[in-house]
Amino acid sequence: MPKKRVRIKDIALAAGVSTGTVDRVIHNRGNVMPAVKKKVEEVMKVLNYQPNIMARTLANNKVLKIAVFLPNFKQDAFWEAPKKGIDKAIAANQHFLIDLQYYYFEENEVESYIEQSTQILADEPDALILAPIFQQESQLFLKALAKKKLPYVLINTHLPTVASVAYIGQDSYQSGVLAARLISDKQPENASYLLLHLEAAEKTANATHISQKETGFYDYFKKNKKKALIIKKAFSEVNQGKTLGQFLKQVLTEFSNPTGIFVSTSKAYQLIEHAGSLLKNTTIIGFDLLPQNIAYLKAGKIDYLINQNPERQGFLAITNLIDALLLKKIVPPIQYLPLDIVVKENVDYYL
Amino acid sequence: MPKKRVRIKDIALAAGVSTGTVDRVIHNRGNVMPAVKKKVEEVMKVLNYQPNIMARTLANNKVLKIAVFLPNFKQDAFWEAPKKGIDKAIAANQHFLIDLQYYYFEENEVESYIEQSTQILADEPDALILAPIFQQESQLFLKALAKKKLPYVLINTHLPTVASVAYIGQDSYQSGVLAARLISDKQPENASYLLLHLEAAEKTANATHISQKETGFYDYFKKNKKKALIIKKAFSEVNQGKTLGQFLKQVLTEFSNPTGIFVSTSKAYQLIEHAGSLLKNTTIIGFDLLPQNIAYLKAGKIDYLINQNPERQGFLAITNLIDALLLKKIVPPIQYLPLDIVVKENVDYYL
DNA sequence: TGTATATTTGTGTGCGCACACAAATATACA
DNA sequence: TGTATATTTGTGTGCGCACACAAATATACA
Repeated sequence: MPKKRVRIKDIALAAGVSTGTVDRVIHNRGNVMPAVKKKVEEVMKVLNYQPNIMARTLANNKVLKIAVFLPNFKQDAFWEAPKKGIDKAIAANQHFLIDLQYYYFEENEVESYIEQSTQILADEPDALILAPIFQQESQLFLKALAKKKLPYVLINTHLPTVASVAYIGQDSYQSGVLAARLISDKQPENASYLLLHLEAAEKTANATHISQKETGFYDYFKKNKKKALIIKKAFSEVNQGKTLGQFLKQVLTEFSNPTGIFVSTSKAYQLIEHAGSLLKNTTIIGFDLLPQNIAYLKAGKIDYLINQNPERQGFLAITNLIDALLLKKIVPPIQYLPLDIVVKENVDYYL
Repeated sequence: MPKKRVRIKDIALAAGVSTGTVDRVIHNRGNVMPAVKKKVEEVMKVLNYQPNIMARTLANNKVLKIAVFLPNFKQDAFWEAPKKGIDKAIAANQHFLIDLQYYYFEENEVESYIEQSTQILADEPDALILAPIFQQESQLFLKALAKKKLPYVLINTHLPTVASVAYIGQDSYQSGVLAARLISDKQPENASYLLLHLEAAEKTANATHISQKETGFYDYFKKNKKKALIIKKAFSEVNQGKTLGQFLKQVLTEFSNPTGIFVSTSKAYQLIEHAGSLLKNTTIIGFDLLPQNIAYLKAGKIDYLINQNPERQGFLAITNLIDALLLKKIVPPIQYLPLDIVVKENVDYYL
C-alpha cells in the first residue's frame, strides 16, 4: 500500500478543530481547553502523526548562527579534521540557513582562549560547537553559556558538566587499552615497550587525554596479567632545553630496541622523522590520520594508527545541532566514535 | 555576514523575466528563446543559485516506489544487516514519500530468484536496490531494468555492468589481504595457516567473494615474500556427505594446531561451536558482526572480525537513491565501505 | 493585411507547516 | 442583565518550488 501522509489538516478534521488549534497543541503554545488538547493528542497518536520536516524547515525560515570555537589548526594539524567535517556538514545542508563563524585560540595561550570566548559572547550566536581544551576556563565559559541559555555541542573533550546538546568524542582510556592490545599481541612475556608522550601541552585537555590513554595502556597489561617492561617518556618543546631530535636519540640510546613504541599523540611521524633509523623491528602505534602519519604507515614505518574520527566529530557536531535545534529531534547526549584500527592494508578506505 | 538565500524569484527579477521562464530553464523544459535562456543561465551563475531542496521536495510530492531484492535473511543472517540499514534510512527520511517493497529469494534456489525478479518487473517500481547474487540471471535482469530505464543500486556484489545509480559494497580482494596481514603479523616464517570456506554456496556471487578473498590472502604472502604453509578446506552442507562438526574435527585432526585460521565467510562462530576445544593459541579471523561472532570475539575465542559494514550498505543504498532521484544530486558510482578491524577492545563502538 | 496556428512568456495554485492576527466564546464584575 | 476583558478558537499568509494553464507574441499562409 502506498504510504499516505498525515497532515495537520487531517488531524484537525478528525479532531473537529481548526489547524490553528492543532498547531497550538503540537507546539505547546497553551491557550487550549484541556479537553480539546487531550482530544487532539489522542488523534495524533491514533493517526501516528509525523511532522513533515521539509515543510517545517521551510516555514520556519530562521538563520541559525553557530559559533565554532577550536584550537588554531595552523599550530596543531589535528584540528584541521574537525573543521573539515564541519565544512562538509554545512555543504551537505545548504538548504538550512546557517551562519557559521569560526573562532580560533592558541593551544598554549590561555589568554587567547579567554579573549576569544569573550568575543563569542559579545557576538551573540544561537548555538556553539567547542573543544573545551582549557579545563578551568572552559568551566567558566560553559557557565556563562548556560546563563544565556545558549545550546552547545562539545567535541573531543568531555567536561564533568553536562553538555546541553551533546558530547561527541573519543574514549581516550579505551584507545590506550586498544593500543596495548595491538602492540603486545603475539609478543612474548616481559617484552619492553616505550610509552611516548610527544608535544603534550601542560594544563590543557590534551594532557587529560594523554593520561587517560596512559592509564588504559597500563591497565591492559594488568588486567590480562601480561608482564612487560614499560618505560614512559614525555617531551614538550616548551619545557625541555633540547630539541625533539636530541631528546628522541637520547631516549632510544638509553632504551634501545624496544618491542614496541606507543606514541600517545598524533605526532608519531615525528618519531620516524627524527629517529627512524634507530628503530628495528619495533612495532609503532600512533594516533590520527595526518598526511605525514599516513605516508609512514604506507611506507611500513608505522604499524598501526588509531583513528579517532576527528572529522566525523565535526560533521556530527553540525548535524546534531541541526537535528536538535531546527528539526527538534532528540539526540543522544554522549556519542563515542569508533576507534578504527588503521593499517597499511585498509587505510585507503578511511581517506 | 548572514547568509542570504537566492530564490527563483531573485533570478527572475535580475534577468527581467518571470519565474515560470526561470523554471523552464532550470528544468530544461524547452520553449525558451535562446537569448533569454542564456541570460537566465548567466544570472544563475552570477548569483550562484542553489535550489532549495526542502521546497523542491515539498512541491514535488511524489511517491517513490522502491523494490528491495535481497536473499532471505532467515536463511543467511548476514542479510539482516542490509535490511536493518535500509529500514533505518527509511525511518530517518520519513518526510520523503517512499513506498518500500521487499522481495526475498533463497540463496540456493535460482528459481526463486527468477520468480521474484519477474514479480518485481510486474509490480513496476520506480527504482531498485538489489544484491545480484546469481551472476547470469542478474545480468539478464539488469538488462530488463535498463530497457525499462529503471534506476537501481547494487549492493554487496558488483557486476561487470555499470550500475545505473551506484554500487555500494566491500572490496573482497583487499579484505583477504587484510586478513593475511592480521593473521601473520609477528608470526615466524613458515607458520601454518588454515583457509576455511564454510557454507559457500556454488554458482552464487558469494563464491566470487570467497575466491577474491582467497586470492587476496595468498597475494599478501607472495608480495611480502613471507613463507607460509597454507591449507585450504571448503565445506558446504549440500555437497558433502557429513555434518559440519564431523568435517571440522577431521580437518583439525589432519592439520592440528595451525598458527591461524581464516574463515572466509561470516560463519567463524560455527568453527568455535563445533571445534573450539581443538584450538589452542590459534589466531582466528572471521567476517561480520553477527551476534554469535561478537559473543566469541568478546570471549576471546575469535581474535579479529573484519566488518564489511553491511548495515551501512543498506543505509547508503536508500540515501543514494534519495539523493540521485529525489534531490537530483550526483552520487559516486562506486562506493567501497571501510574494512573495519574489530577486536574485543573496540567492538563496542561498532554496535 | 487578416486569420489561424505555433511559440514564448506570465500567472496562479498547492505542497505542509508556523505564526500573526482576527473572530468567537467564556468569564468577571458592576 | 450589560459591558469589559480574558480565554479559546479559526483564518490568512508566506516559506521556495513545480507545474498546469492562461496570456501574449511571433510566424505561416491565404
